[in-house]
Amino acid sequence: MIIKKDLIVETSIKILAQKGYFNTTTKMISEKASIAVGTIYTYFKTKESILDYIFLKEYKKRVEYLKSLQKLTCSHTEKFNLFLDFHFHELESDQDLGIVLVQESINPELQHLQGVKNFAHQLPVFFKEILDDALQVGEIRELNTAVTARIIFSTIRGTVLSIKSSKEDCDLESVKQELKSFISHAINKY
Amino acid sequence: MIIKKDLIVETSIKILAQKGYFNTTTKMISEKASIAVGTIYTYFKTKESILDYIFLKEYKKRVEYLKSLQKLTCSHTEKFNLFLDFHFHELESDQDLGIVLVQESINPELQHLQGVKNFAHQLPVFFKEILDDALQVGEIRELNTAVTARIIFSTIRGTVLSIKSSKEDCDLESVKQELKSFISHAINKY
Amino acid sequence: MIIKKDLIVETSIKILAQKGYFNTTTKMISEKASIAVGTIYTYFKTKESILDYIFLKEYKKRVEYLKSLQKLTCSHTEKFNLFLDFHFHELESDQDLGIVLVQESINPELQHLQGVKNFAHQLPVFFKEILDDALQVGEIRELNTAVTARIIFSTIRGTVLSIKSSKEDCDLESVKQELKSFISHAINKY
Amino acid sequence: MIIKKDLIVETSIKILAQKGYFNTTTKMISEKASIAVGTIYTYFKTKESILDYIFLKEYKKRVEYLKSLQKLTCSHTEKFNLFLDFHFHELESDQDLGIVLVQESINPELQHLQGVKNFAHQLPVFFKEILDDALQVGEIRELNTAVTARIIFSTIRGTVLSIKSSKEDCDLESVKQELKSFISHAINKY
DNA sequence: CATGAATGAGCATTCATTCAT
DNA sequence: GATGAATGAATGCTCATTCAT
Repeated sequence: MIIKKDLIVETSIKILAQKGYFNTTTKMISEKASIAVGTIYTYFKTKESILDYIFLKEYKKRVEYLKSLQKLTCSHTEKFNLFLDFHFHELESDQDLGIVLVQESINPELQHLQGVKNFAHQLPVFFKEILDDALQVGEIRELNTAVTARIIFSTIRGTVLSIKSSKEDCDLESVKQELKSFISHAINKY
Repeated sequence: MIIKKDLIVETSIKILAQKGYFNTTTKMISEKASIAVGTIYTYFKTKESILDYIFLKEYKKRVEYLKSLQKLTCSHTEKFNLFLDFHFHELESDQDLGIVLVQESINPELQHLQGVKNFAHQLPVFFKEILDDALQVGEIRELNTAVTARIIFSTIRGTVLSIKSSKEDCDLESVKQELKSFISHAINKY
Repeated sequence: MIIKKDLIVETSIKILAQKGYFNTTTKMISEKASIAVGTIYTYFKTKESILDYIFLKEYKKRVEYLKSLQKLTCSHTEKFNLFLDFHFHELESDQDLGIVLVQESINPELQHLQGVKNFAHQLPVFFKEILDDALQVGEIRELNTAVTARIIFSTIRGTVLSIKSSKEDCDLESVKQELKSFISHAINKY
Repeated sequence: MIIKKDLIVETSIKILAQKGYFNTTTKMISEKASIAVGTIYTYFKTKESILDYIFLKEYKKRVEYLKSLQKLTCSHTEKFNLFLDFHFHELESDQDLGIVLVQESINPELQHLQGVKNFAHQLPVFFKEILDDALQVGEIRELNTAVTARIIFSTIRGTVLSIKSSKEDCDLESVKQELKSFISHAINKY
């Protein structure tokens, strides 16, 4: 069954979100997925490659969405709002996944993974490109698009984490509205 | 010598910034510090407690500064700018420390440490309090102060990391200016 | 197809010669043979039994040849030369096989295999019998035939290996001549 | 204690002789030596390096002895006899060691170890040099010294193994005499 | 106080073998 | 017969912590 690879990935995400990469063992994954340890290695070369696969998959999803956004003719603010909606929707459908993406993209010893590299360094480049377009048309205030893109990416990343760690206030919708408002105020012209 | 404890802490910070907590071994620390592994355990009960000590120390520093800010009678914008200056100054004097604080405060398996808890959850509460004051006086736009405080904290946290990971654009000063501008636009009234 | 069993054996020999028994996996064999791992187990009960089969087959070949030699009425020197010719001919037609026979017959954890036992312990007994005949007729000098038989067998075995490991000097023919000369000098009367 | 490294080596030799390298586990060594697995790694970087150490040590011993032989002014026959005496004396004092040296020097997946390389390929070069000297003075018959050196080395190597595997006939002294006689007949002039 | 050898539970990974298809 | 996914015991190696010196 091709389903087994997905089972491993989904189980891994659950544990990774709770324990972090270096505290997640292959034994934990196999036990939670009710498979043998060896089975993991039928689908993945190493433990690292599970993470790489997760990042690569999510990166592609976002790239495609961002690219589809670029084709739209709406304003940059709208684009950002759309992306935030997309991003938060992903989170809502799989909160653990969001945590893993944020948590492990920061891990210094995982920076060599292609998926992590793409997710952490390539996505902000796409952000920058939207900002560049917006700036040229005068939709946003004068700002360093490269730095601001990274700031926005970091803001989203950090906010995801803060949602996770705060036990109360987990009203995702309000956090999302607040974040969207925060970012649009930050980049818009007065 | 009391100096030895500091030697351990400073050496740990250097390695932690590069490797992350779970890839930093006590042997690495002892070797880089040119001491015996056992000596670490003269000053710290466990490896975790080194990190706890680091977070606790930095938490206190920030709490004191934030408290001193509260006593000031300047505007909230001014207060944030002052705090950002303080924060970035800390970064400039010890970049590795900043990375450690950001990196490890995210680690799920380190959330039980008192220092980490304080740093990651208590600091945003102080942010919130400044925002509450500002909101009451009408200095900032209507916003959910609790959520916004966490967003700001996350933004700073994430930006510190993005500085680290970007090889180019490491012009700290411009990033700082951009971030300050970003935040003040985000919370100010139009 | 009966051919499939041979395919497995021949592929195994190639890999065994390069990697040695304990570094050869059934997966390597199946991949190189372009069959499924399971297919190996259709023809062989265990991985070990492949090796046993190889040794048994080669043992039988040599036994038959040695027996045919015993029926000849030529001198012992001639018999040995004939055997060396036979042995080296086998080597030339399948160098890898020769390496496997020598390499694995030495492995302590494979001594329980019937094929290995025969090859490593029974063949020298046949050597001894030729020597006994030769000694009785006075064709060779006074010597302990049992020990000498094992020495000769070891010499051939060792030389095969030294051919393999030496990159230069791989002139099989000259090594063969040198070895034949070496042995005949060693056992002949002055 | 420096003695502990020796304990590990000697225990390893005992097990290696019985099981062969790839069937010897670090657990076996630690248990037989009554130490923890970790202790092995205090003295050796890897399991392989234990073997490398053994070979390197024995190589050096033999090189020194062979070099001391070169300084002697006795005949080549005498030199070989002396070396055989030396070699067999080593065997008598530690039979397992002899088995390990012979067994593992043949293993294809251990050929990258410096100690193994030296032992298996450098020692024959020293043999050749003695033969070259002997040939020049006319003490031995015309022969290819390089090939013959390897043959002699292989003969000794193989004979050591045959001693091990034969349960009866383990009269070391007679095997030694037979081997010395065998080799001297093989290389001497008529 | 300082040392660093010793510990052993725990880890990622391998691989001969099985068996449902 | 042929397949190859699934298995899980076993492996080499790591590392936080202890403690005799």
